[in-house]
Amino acid sequence: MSKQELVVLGRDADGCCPALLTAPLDEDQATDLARVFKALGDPVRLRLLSMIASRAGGEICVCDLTPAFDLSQPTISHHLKLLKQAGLIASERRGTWVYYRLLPAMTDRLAAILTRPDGEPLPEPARP
Amino acid sequence: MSKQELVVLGRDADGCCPALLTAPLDEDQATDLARVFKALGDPVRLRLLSMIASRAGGEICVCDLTPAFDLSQPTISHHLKLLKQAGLIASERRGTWVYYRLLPAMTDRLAAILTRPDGEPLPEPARP
DNA sequence: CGGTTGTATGGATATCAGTCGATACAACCT
DNA sequence: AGGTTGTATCGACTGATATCCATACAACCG
Repeated sequence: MSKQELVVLGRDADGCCPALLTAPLDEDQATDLARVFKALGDPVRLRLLSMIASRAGGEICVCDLTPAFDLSQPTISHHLKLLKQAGLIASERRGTWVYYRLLPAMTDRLAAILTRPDGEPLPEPARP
Repeated sequence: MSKQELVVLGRDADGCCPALLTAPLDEDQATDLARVFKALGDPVRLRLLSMIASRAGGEICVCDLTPAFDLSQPTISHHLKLLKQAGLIASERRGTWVYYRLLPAMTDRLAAILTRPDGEPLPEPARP
């Protein structure tokens, strides 16, 4: 184990963000990024994230998440842990309850990574 | 099995795109989206996608991809197939060689899904 | 036509990931 | 303190996934 909880997708040598669509990703960047996308690669976690992010007030109690699924409470807890380890959400205990909230920095980063540079000369499909 | 190759992430009832961050995703949307994110959830596939997308001219020969990894040719072929099934890339055979290119529609869609609506009242992190 | 090279598919295997029940931990409430 | 409720962790099972080798398929070249 011994994973840090929040994978801050490292800025690269030049101090900028990994560039997925414009330059080949190096192995380390790919490994970090894959961890986050993997966390998004499950329908339950996507729905959890969606419920958390769309919640007015910015946070939601686990007690409101768990009954929304046909899954056991430990399973939901496990998925929340993975989202948290991916740096997508954070949690805070208040009394008996635990509240989760979105960490927009990570989704912003992903959105940026998936956005092509404006007016890039991307695929003119080139039918010969 | 019997999956169509290109998962066109369905526009929902109101004719708009799934909204991850602003409204709870329904199960079907979550399943489709998860398929795509899962394809991105592997370092090798991320690097492949990155190499394909960043290639000047918009396409790249498999013969240029395979030697860039310390993996067998069938393994690379397998990963390319998954990216293709996710709707992220397309391929075209020209003579002996097969060329892959990015399908920007899918990455655009993902970027949109991960982008929060402008000026949304999202989490003021609230450090207590 | 047969040989050569590039790419995909099939089968086998080892590892990983999702799920559950049981249980531990945390905070409240008598 | 003891009971109750909410959440997390543990261990086990099972199905999915990454990888390889062997082989099939495709297109070129003699």
